[in-house]
Amino acid sequence: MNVLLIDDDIELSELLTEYLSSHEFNITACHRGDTGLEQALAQNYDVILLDVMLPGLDGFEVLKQLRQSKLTPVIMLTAKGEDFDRIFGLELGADDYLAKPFNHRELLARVKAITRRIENIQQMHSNAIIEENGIRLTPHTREAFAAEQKIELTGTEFEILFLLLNNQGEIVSKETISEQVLGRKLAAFDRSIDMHVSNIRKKIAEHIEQEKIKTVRGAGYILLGN
Amino acid sequence: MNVLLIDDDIELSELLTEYLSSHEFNITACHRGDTGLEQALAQNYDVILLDVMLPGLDGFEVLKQLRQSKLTPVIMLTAKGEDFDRIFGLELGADDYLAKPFNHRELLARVKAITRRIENIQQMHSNAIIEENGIRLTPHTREAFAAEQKIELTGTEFEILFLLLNNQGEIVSKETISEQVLGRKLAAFDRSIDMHVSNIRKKIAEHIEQEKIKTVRGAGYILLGN
DNA sequence: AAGCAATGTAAAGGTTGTGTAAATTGCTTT
DNA sequence: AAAGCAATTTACACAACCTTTACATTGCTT
Repeated sequence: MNVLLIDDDIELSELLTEYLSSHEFNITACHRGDTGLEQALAQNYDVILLDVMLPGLDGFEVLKQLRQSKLTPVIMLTAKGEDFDRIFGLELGADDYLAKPFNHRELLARVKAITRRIENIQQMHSNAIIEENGIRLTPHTREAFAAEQKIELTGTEFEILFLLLNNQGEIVSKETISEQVLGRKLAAFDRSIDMHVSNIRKKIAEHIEQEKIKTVRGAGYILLGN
Repeated sequence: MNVLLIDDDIELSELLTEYLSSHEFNITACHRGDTGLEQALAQNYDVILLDVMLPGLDGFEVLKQLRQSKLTPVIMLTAKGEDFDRIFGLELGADDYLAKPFNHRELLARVKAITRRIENIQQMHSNAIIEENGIRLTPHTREAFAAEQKIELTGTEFEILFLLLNNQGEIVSKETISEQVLGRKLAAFDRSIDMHVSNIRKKIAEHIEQEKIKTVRGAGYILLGN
């Protein structure tokens, strides 16, 4: 996975490069906004880490110009949790933000969340057929079958079932589902995942008696094997 | 396990360093609030021991700033058990506090409690299978088996049994269970652990004749081997 | 043997998480 | 603009769970 880091703090850049490199990421570092943008446009990076305060071009400007031609995921590194920065960045199309000073592990977690999402999406566009105990999904045509009977799922429903199927026999937390499928953090009192699961269950139940998606209270959902 | 000690009393620091070092901890000592905070941010410590009265930055300020980016567990060392200090520190996100002058062993116990908690959480998220004499637990699916028969445990019951299993053959006190599983100190007349154990026993007994969890009066519970 | 503290456990109480119908929002299509 | 559909929020019921209460029992001490 290739990561582009655009930050004028050279010391921090070195630390991050070392840290992320030791976790199977390839890092390229730029220390100016203008050269960073150039680099971002020239290569296809998997994730871009973008500081807000930058010489040359500021981070928001870099993001704006980048978004005119590329959808590369961007994590904004904002100085001192100013909410204004956060909102502004997200509206411009940032995928996540992180307030300085931040925890290295926290950054790694965010980067991983995004790369996992990318892998998921890539798999969605492959033409593999995923099948487990009566449920079959064909990602490239977005068709779903329960016990050989076709069921009509909406996009989100399909992706959630896909995620559960890919982690069959493992508990998948609502936090994970929200981040991977809906692309946002799970907020308190957000019930939309519950609704989607409820709807998926209803559709599966039309053809299969036995409950396939089990809820693990306080932990998440799990697609049962067998 | 790496411990950062921030305390301006140099003599005390030396004593503690020596004492904790002899118990498999790596100690780094700082004698000022500002340098301590720097150190805390630069490295990932497992536990931080933080005095309140400090030159440079006071302990509360250090904690506050640390919490903006890191969740490293902190034990506050307050001079003269002032209750105000205690509450204030805990609200800022301290994990525990200890009033000076304190007993070395008491400190060691607190530090160990916290490091054990960290290890426990890490293990809970691994997909190791824990098995001892007829009891099997798989943390990632949260499934429990007694004599190959599945038993349905609630989240708390699972965690308690997990803790006992990980300390098989050793007495685990109710204080420990309360702190590790329920995340709070055991209060007087709190019977909820007794209830949980009672319920676990009932569920195990459905499949295994012999009693697995023995109570050691006045000391705690112990999971019997063989 | 009496007395006391610790423990076992059924039942009640209170809290939190989940299921789901229905209303609302937001977006796309016509 | 209207219609249509998916996603989300709202609202309420319900279930699961944790804790407390109350009383019974056990085991230790005197």
